[in-house]
Amino acid sequence: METVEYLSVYRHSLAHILAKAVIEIYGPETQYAIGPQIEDGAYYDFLLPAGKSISEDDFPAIENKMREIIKRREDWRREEVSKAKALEMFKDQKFKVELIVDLPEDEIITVYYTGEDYVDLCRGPHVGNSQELMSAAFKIHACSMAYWRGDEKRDRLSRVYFYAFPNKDELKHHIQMIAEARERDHKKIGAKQDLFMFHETAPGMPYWLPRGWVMYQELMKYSREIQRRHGYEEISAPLINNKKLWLISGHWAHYLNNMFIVPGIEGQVKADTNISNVIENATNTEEPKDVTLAEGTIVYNREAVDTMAAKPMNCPNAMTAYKRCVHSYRELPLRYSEYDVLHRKEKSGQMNGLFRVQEFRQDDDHTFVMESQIKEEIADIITIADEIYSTFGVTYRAELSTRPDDYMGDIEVWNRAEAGLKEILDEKYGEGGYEVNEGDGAFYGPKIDLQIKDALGREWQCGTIQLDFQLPHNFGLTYTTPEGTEAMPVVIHRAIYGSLERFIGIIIENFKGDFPFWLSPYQVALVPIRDTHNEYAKKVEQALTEAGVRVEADYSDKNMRTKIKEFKIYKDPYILVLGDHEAAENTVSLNVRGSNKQVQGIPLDTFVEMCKKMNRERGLELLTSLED
RNA sequence: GCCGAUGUGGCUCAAUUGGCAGAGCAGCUGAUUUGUAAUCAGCAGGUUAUCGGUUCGAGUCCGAUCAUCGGCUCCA
Repeated sequence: METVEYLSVYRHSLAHILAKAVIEIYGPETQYAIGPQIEDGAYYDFLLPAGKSISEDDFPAIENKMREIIKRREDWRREEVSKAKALEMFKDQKFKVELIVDLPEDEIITVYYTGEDYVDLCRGPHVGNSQELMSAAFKIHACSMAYWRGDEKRDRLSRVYFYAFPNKDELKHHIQMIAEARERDHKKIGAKQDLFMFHETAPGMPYWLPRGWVMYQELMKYSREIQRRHGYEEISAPLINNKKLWLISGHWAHYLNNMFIVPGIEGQVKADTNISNVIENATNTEEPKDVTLAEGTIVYNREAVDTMAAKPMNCPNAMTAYKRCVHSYRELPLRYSEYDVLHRKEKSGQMNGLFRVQEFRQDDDHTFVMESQIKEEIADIITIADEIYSTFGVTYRAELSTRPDDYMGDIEVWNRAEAGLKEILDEKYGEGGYEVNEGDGAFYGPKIDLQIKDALGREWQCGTIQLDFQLPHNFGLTYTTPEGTEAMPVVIHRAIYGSLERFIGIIIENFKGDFPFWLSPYQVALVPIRDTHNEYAKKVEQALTEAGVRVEADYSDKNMRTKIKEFKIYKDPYILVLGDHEAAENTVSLNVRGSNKQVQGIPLDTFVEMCKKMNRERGLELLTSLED
């Protein structure tokens, strides 16, 4: 505990040193904002003087300046000041002024001097003298842009990140860990194991290659099995719909910038035409310009009645399917699951391998329930989530987002729904075992998000459970109550994997490409030692294939060492070496992934049973005998 | 979209201050018939992401575009 606090004190102090260094290098006009510590160090946000920027090449100079400042062995002086005094002290620092203004009138404000020429608004605590930082190991490792207070309409700041540890060894160790995590990058493993690829003609839209597509389908198969047990029915709906649908759902008004539009053809230009005040992209920042349309140019109009749009979400079509006929309360909950392809246009710079794509599938579902059924239904969904996540050995964090200011619908319904959700979450994770983001819900209903970490510790939203009071209203959905009156169902949107793409990215990193047997693209690889063993290998291949095992074999005249090496790259769980002994005794010898020892002489029948067992149970471990 | 960075055969990487684009692996052909992570030889493969500029000369310098990566914001 003590070391943690110590670490926190000097990471925080180093952030001040960083700010002082940046100001000395970039000039006193530099505006310094905030510099909190983070998991492996700290960062500080700056608004640099006009025309100046920080790039990687500048890191050494800043680090050197920091060391130089530390060597001055300056005293750190804490001072308590009034709000008025603080405002006067920081009158040239607009971010500090804003922070001070937001503080309560009677708050005791503390400032810290580092030497007499640098002072920062800060609660502390800090070191007493810079000398205490001499043994600290730190390294500036990144610089990026950040918005002041996370608001994209406000100032764009330069954020400088550094790692900081008590000594060189720990810093070195940390840098090594980061390097190792980068080796787990799903983009690297995906290329190495031939799972998926991208092409510049379709940014953010994965090509699934044979090996990766097997995994994709296994995930869907697993999801379908579970959902069938829980009373889900699967539908499939159009990928593009006329804009009429998106007008009803509200997407045309609220989501258009994220949609791929398939416009109707308005007509052709009859002669060269000049048009002024044209905005080509739907960004608010772009200046209108003059354009010349050549004769024959085909003109599209996104407002035309025949304009279509690729679906970014499945919900509107699920509503449409529900609406086709009248429904009785006896049918509810009615669960329509769907795995259709979705398209969402992202701002450039947003894409990231499989984690953030423009084309993907969700293990999506829309469940129509009576209000009284919400709690039980959500509990069932969380049960499914637990079952699925535990199969992959991943842990997750739950987050509840509640009613925002611009909510729609009946506040009583909101309150009851939120109370119900909290009750379930308390039961499931214990009080405080989940995070609550007050006011962060969608305008149409509260939601629960399930977050999973990647190799670098970044969290990604995978599972999501959202209540929706709005879409049923927009689409005029009803069911007939026991009393014979009409009532409106509540819709629960939910996904457990989230997107199949993102989830596969996550598990590639979590498994480092060593997938459990049931999920492996090829589960068994066959290496006949000489061509005289090909015949026996084919018999083994047939036995395994008939048992539903995915087998690949190398019948070429390469030597066995080469064959083994090539299968090792693909991380096949078992490589079977087949030679005279095996053929004579009707056995197989296993080269088990992740283990150097060979398992010799397993009867072929036994091995087939082992494979069937692993496929049936979807276990995480590779068996080396039937007794395991 | 914004800040910073990257882009050389399928892959991993070379190419002095601007001076003839190279290698290993993979591929193909042939030889080798091998008991647990690289058998030997030969052949082929690039308009250096794209477009434009500076220059006698550009992979290298400048500009734009595209794609990708680390962040911010947003999200599955």
